[in-house]
Amino acid sequence: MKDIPDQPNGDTGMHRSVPYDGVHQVILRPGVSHSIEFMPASLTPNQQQAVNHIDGPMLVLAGPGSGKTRVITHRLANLLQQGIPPSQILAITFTNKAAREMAERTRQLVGNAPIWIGTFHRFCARLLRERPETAGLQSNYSICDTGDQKVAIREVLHDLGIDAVHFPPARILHRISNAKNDLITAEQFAELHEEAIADHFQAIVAKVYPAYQQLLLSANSVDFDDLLLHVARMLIENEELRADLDERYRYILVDEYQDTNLAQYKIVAAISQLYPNLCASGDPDQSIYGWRGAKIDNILRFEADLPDVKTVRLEENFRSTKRILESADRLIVNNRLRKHKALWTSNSQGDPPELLVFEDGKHEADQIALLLREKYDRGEFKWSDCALFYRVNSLSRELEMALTRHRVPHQIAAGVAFYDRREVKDCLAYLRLISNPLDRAAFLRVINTPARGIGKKSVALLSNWADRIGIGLLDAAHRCREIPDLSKRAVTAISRFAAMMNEFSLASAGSVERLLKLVLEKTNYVTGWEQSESETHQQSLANVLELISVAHDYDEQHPDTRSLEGFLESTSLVSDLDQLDPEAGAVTLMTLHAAKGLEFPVVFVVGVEQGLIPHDRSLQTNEVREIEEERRLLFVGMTRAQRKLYLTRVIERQTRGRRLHVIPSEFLSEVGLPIRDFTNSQPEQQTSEKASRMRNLKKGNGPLLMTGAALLNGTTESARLPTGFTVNMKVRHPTYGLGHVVEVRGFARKGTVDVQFPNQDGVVTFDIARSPLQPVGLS
DNA sequence: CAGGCCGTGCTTTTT
DNA sequence: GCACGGCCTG
Repeated sequence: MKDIPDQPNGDTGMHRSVPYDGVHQVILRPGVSHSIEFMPASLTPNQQQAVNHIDGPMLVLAGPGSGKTRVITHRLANLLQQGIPPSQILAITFTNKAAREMAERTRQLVGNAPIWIGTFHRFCARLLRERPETAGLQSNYSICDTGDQKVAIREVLHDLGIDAVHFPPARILHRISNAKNDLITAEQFAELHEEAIADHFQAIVAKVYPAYQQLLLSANSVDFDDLLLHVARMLIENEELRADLDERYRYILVDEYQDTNLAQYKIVAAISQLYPNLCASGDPDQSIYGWRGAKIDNILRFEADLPDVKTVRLEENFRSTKRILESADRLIVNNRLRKHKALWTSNSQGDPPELLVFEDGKHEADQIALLLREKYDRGEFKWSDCALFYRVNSLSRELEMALTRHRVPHQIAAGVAFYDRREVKDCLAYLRLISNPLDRAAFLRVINTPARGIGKKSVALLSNWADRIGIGLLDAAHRCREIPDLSKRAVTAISRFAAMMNEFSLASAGSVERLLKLVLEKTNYVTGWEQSESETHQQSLANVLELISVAHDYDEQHPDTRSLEGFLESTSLVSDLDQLDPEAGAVTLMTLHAAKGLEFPVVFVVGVEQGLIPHDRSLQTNEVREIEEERRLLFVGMTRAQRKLYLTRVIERQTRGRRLHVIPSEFLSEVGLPIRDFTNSQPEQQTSEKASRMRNLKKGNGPLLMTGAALLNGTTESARLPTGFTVNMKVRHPTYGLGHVVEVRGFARKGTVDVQFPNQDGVVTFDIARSPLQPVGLS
């Protein structure tokens, strides 16, 4: 068992995720436990009941902040202590992050044990590697990302003579995804909807889905949903395999059970028949993935599904103040399709949550940043205590810019993720093609990247020919001399490419890192970037170097079992969330969906407006179920807060270039919060001050040099960087004498410094603006 | 044939 | 306000 070395993160500002292969052997940042300061040392009677339960099905209905993870990990520890072999335990989560946390916290309790803890997708990917032939695959199959999926759909549309403008690939994919999650195969779908007269779009999908599936299969590839679909089908159709796994995993735990879809439900059901020791934990009130096929019914009917279910309710909240919890409860009780839950806490009353109202998105972002800056300068919290949530990613941009202006350190889950970067995808495509020569998407990506004179036309000729003969694209490239109409130049270029690909193999390179370096070298992929002054080239280069280091990490963690497939799997099944570091010393920005499972002392839910929460899309369907999911989403956001909760909305919001008058979210009246108005009701003086502040920003006095204090004062003169003091700087004070700076907080006139004097106990804190402190010596 | 430029169209949430 | 697709040019 090996530990991942603690990686310095973020030096380059690049995103980065450490590959994680789901086995309980990974230790990331030991000692990081999410603030459990409210949590008593011992378990409550209810928690203890859940922990002690061993055999038979159990449902743990866990409200927000009720110590669910703690219960689960203690239970895992208990199972081991009762002598159950770790190999018989299977723990499934939805996110890598949850898996990692569960693994880490279990490890803290019982040390390393080879329990398999991982996501549904990873579990299925692994099973599929073991038994690929049952799904018509080879074990070196590739996992397509959404980009590859769209390319594949486009190709299918082209082949079928369907216009991609009227039938957007994204929408088609969404339908296909829904079908797969409902375990409807391409053949079944075609049969069901071929003649869908009422729904023309559905009829098109009925043509596209089978062709798309055929294309994937011929490329020895799967998409995300296939991982589940293939496994579910093989468990249903192959009794021997089912019985085998049923025998193997006798104690199964599924976290966030309210988010399981039909495929996941069937998978779990299939392997928990002989030994129905299935523990499902979750919270129906936090079911927020209905749009992607999750069936809240799965958890609601759990008790009816299995015999003699023991149900444990965890309703005591250890996370939030009374006022926060009450506000969230006032919201969620409006859901009618719901099991009643009585949330309570013995935490303190706390401050009332507030609704902040701003003029527009720009003011909203600016004021939030300012507010954070002020509170931080007053020492009210650490940056990492604070999180901003929003319904749609597009709201993050304005916030991010404002935070940058006010020098508030922040990290974002989303935006352009590391594995979505073009250069990273290119590199991975080379590795994919090496691993799986049939990989169509990878071939098309790299055949002319970097440019080697193989144009669209040549590629089209090659791909048509390959399809006609029935071979993969790389095979066709090897035999390109046989392709009619292909120009001499193209034949030369393609042959060279094919020959080059032949030279790459993990076996001869020895490690993934060396293989990747070899590819970069032979393809001249980064040539020119090193010398380039251009910012984008430098970024691209940094990303490629980062990927090399990811490969290096993978090699180190898998000295004996390393495989290209393993590496590629670990890179394709990660998400942006995985890169977030709770201890980064930065404000965290993310979507409400991404916020589930986390907690922060200070939370802002931004843009609580009709059309955002609830989102337009659910408003248009006008279905109770949809609106209730939106309500749960806000509920999730609100219940992340420990001490301070702010909801915000604006008067006018700019979307897609259009300024639109905003209607407050219908949920706001349900929550009923005190309002703090940042619009015109402000004193005249402040309004004009605000205007002058904006002018200063516009003058281009280098907003980057503006400090929170400078903005507050409406001046730029104090923007002269932070405080003039730095840590370790030698200083002199008239009374205390010589000392050195231990810490600097805040900026300019708002700043304070802590100074240590040799002849003084502890440190002395000074207001920079007022103290006679003088720097000494060189600086 | 490739690369750059310009115009259009689109934007929920994620493994 | 962005990304992508299509068009035009070198």
